[in-house]
Amino acid sequence: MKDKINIFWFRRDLRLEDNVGLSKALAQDIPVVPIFLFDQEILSKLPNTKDIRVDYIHQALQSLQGKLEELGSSLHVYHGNVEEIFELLIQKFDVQAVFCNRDYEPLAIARDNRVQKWLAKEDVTFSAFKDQVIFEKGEILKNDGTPYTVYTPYAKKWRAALERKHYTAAPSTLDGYYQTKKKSIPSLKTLGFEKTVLNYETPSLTPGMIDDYDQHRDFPAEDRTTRLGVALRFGTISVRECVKTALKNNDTWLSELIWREFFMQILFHFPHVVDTSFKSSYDNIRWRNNEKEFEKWRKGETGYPIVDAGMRQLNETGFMHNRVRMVVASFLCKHLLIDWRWGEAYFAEKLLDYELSSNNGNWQWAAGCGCDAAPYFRIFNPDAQTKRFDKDLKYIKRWNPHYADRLETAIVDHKQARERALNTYKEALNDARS
DNA sequence: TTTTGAGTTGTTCGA
DNA sequence: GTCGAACAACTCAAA
Repeated sequence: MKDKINIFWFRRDLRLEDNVGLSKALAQDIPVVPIFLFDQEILSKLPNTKDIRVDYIHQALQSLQGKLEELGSSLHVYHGNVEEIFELLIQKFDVQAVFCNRDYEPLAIARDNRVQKWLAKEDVTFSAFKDQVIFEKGEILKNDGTPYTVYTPYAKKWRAALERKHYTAAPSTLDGYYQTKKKSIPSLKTLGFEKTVLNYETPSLTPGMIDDYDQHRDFPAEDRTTRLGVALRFGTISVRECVKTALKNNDTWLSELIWREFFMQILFHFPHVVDTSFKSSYDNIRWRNNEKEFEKWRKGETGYPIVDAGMRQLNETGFMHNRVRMVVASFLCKHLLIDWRWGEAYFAEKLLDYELSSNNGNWQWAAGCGCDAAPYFRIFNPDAQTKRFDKDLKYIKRWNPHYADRLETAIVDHKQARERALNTYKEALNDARS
């Protein structure tokens, strides 16, 4: 006789507290088996066997496992093909329903549609809930019912909607879990990966952390951005908790959380942005795409100290300060005239906090081809940015101590590169018009 | 339908 | 050193 159970499928919501889908599952009268699946289809696409994100997830799962063990339950972690794993679960248990939280990326939507259909054949219901955002796809729309493509009016509507909405954290229930002894989690090695430099501490909101966010966030040496991107990416923190704190303590940080949802809904409504410009006229830009220069950019050998420091921080740690991300992105697209997709792909490979919607939206912003993007003539001057935001060269010296040796061999001259970018963009837009 | 105002993060130039 | 305008024109959102 198989045990009658419901499944909660963890994906990018790796926490027991304030988790909408999980709390819905636990509110049923059927014991909940929490699962996590390492989808081989996704893992096999990762370029390196040392991957900080896989390591992060792996460590977050161990933390979850500890908490579930205290509740007399266990996380069930599987590795392989998604449908085959569900088949296995159905053989083992009398599965009634699968609960999870909605994911809005194109590939995740396709996967969930596939799984839902497959489960339906087995008479298993599939219920997905809104958890990772305050407002999703169709909730913030223009008065004519179409999606926003400009941030400011979107943010205005978002804020107005928040005032009307009385939301609370999802209840954290301690019982309702399927009782069993602890199951083991496949090792990184089994998954085909190696341990990385990542030292897992789940980033959290600490008292006072965002009080002066707007005063400090632009100075990379201070390192006073929240670094919560990774926690929001994998759901080790709840966005509702973040918004609550932002409302109370810092409006600028709230607007950053709104940017996150803005780009998520852009990706949902305009999935073509994944590989083409939001504004199609910018697809006419004749990128130079010089491989050697791209390599120098990646390695942090452009001769522009702030750019090189940023790339070195990224390469060594999987993180780059936000202000510097803008500088290196502008430099790649405008100074080197290298396709923004190349830069986007490199960030996607390296960033621990990589989020498709934000990465894509912000790269298109830097290249000038995105929705509500920087005008193309806005070309960051790396030296001016240094004077404004790293006056004492503290950040530069931290990540690029030998910067002075390379000043003579800068990859391009700023003034010339600026002129070249202006002309190239102008041509592309003229071509688009005629 | 038409009109109006506005649009993340900047830089350069000349007064 | 400081300040405002130019950079370019277009599209979006809302009245």
